[in-house]
Amino acid sequence: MGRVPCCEKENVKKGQWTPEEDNKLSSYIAQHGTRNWRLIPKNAGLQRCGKSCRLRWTNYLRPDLKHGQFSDMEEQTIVKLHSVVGNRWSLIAAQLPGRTDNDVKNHWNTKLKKKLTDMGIDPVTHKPISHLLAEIATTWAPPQAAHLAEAALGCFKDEMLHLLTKKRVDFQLQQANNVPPGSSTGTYIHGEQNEKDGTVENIKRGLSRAIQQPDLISLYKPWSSTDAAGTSNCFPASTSAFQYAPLSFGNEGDGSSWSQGICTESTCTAGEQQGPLHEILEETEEELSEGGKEIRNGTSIFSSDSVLWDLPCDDLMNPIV
DNA sequence: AATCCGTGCAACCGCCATTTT
DNA sequence: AAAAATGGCGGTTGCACGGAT
Repeated sequence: MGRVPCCEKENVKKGQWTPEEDNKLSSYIAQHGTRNWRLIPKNAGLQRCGKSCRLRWTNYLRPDLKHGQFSDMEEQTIVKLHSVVGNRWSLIAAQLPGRTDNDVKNHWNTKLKKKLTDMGIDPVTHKPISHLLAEIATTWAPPQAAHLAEAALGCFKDEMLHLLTKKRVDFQLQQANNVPPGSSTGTYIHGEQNEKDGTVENIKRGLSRAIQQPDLISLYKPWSSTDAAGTSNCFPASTSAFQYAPLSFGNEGDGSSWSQGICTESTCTAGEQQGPLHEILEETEEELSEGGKEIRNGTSIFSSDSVLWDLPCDDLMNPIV
């Protein structure tokens, strides 16, 4: 047989915690510690589930927590680590003293994701959205590419339209605009369209055109060069195509250091170029290996068995869903 | 003044690995 | 060894609040 239940489900209170409950929990933990969450609510006189008490304590009541705004430095750290470890919030939070995984997760979902998207960077892959579209064009055969592109455009439509209407994209493929809609691919239906729809159509036409002209495509895949060893690098150290990277997408008027190099250094550079990401991760490696912290599958990503920095760039990026 | 809408955040839910009986 | 609870984690929800209409 197993153990006794953690709490009586019927008598458990849910919802917002009152100051009195907070006081009871805090004072009990101050005296007895957090050894057994099952007993804490009972002994502290709380009609709460032990799990609820644990969450309240770890996410809000703990005295070492910061409750203020996230600093630029903290935001940069989150973005950089997220580009490597993805949504492992506890791992990221462990590098931000006083912040909880819930804090980091909320901040990411409410602020940072939007911030990156506004900069033209896909918050999942940390690649420029424009690169993703080109990647679709180079990776998939035209029918699938067209569908994927449409899906991608669906995901980022609002942001794309915002960017495209605010700042003209220097598509060489805009030449394709001279081609009457639908005539080159026969795929897209046209008709009465407002300005936004026209923009989308232009993107679609450009993409279809790119698919049909492999020479052009290579221009739009600057992040995946392959070195002599066959290792795929995100960006060559210098390339004319690099200007296609989101330098032109940066937040206008946003002079904060945050907006600089989010993609160009941190998330799109690896291999030969060791940018700030590697510095911060080297520090992280030490801390994590000292603390013996492990990720969920039980394997420390920073352990000597798995040398993160030796991974090719594509392995550093979160895979495209 | 009332309503709507977007944002931020606390809390809950469900899953999984580990621990305990 | 098996069953069940615990603890930890990420995803999601719901509410409070403030600004816009």
